[in-house]
Amino acid sequence: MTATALAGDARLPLYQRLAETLRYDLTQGTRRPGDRMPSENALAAEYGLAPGTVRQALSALVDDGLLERFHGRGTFVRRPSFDRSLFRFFRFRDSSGEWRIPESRILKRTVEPAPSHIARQLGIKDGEPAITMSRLRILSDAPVLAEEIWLPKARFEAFLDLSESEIGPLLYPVYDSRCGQLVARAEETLTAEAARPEIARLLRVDRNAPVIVIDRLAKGFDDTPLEWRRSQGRADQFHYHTEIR
Amino acid sequence: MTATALAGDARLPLYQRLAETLRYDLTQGTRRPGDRMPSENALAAEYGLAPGTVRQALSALVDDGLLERFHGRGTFVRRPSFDRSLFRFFRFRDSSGEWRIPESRILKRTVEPAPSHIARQLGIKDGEPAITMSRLRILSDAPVLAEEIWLPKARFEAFLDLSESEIGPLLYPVYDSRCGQLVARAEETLTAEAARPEIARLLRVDRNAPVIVIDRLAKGFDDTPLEWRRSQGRADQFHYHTEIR
DNA sequence: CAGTGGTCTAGACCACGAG
DNA sequence: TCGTGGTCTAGACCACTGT
Repeated sequence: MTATALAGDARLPLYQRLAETLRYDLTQGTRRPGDRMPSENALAAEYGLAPGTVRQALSALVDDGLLERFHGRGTFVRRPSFDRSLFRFFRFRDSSGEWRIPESRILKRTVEPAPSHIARQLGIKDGEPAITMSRLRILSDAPVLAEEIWLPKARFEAFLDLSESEIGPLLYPVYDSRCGQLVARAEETLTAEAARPEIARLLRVDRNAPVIVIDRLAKGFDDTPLEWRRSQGRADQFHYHTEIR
Repeated sequence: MTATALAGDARLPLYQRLAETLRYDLTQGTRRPGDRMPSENALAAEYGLAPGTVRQALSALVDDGLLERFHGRGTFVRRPSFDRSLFRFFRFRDSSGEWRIPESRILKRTVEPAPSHIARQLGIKDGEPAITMSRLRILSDAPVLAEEIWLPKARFEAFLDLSESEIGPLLYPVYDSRCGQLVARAEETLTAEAARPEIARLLRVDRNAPVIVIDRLAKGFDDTPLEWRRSQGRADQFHYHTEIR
């Protein structure tokens, strides 16, 4: 109907161009997690497209995990949740069998020049100051994970002012509320190795016992690397399951 | 237009009922991998539906991995491929860096009563006869995987008659051509443990070195369990990578 | 070229959620 | 009851593939 003010290559399908336009709003802060999107009809009118075309664009973003649809309520910007993290394959339950978030004991929190392999991951210069932290995650008095965490100091200055009691077991809400850094997604890498002496002591396993090592790089909506962490847990507590075809 | 002869609950959407009808054809042998499906228009005419509705049904099956669409050519029954297997995260390349299928050396091939944990997986009775096989997978003279395989004897009688030279590194084509058993999908479970003495010897690693253990249960189109296997490889060769949000 | 799937339209009607 | 997304129709036209 009206002239469509859609970004992107005019040779691409309209639904793709609309999807890209909306995706841009999501990766910039224009629309935030939890926001409701305009209705399909409203978007159709705004961009001069048929409702079906708008629907196709929204479906693409839903498939991509950026939006969430609720029949009768609307379409919403999805809050990232890390339900798909590899950690869900650790058999870390309560003694009663319930899933619980392990408590956290901070063993160390300092500022250090970033070693080169960390700096590369965080997209900062070799040796630039970084906040590093060691934590032990504990469930029913049993140590379950040993974590080493690195943050670029420039973005997380405020994190240093927090007292330990202000830092709960979940860090991402703290990054958001205290440092204005919102984690949108992450990449995880899994391997296994023989427990080094310090890790063995922390996890209370034999030296050289097999441990699962999960490295995670967390990123913001604009793809900026925000946090790198390495977590290690007992291999005998870990069973990853998947279906293939 | 015409009376639709669609299976399923009449309260469900038409596209779902069509999808279920077609899925049934696929899980039974009516349509086999590689077959071309009737065109969208042909299906629409056959079932008295609008083309868009048929398209929606096919899309569901494509998303499900049962069909494959090719623009201008048609829609085809997908051949299962195990590209998504966890084994792709082993750094098993040739010395030149190319991906190659490891050779296979069969160490043992016998018939034994199925131990209960295997029988449970294969859906046969505890102690029922099963074919079991040990293989060592080798790449450029280096052992990379140790495998233990179990098959229900009733379905795989013909497998016993084969000479070792007739069994290549890839078993599933042999199961199909020689035993009429077509693998459609599989479930894999991954964990890590310390190498037991025999595995350490086969893989030429230290005793108690960490090894990745992948258990796979392969199933037919009708969901019958066909093969159980446990594969073990060096943990230092394994790096699983995934993205989450 | 004919036949396939891919995009897009402009509606209708239904099912669900919230006020 | 109203507004939302979900299903469905009956086309038109485009883009790709094979002959």
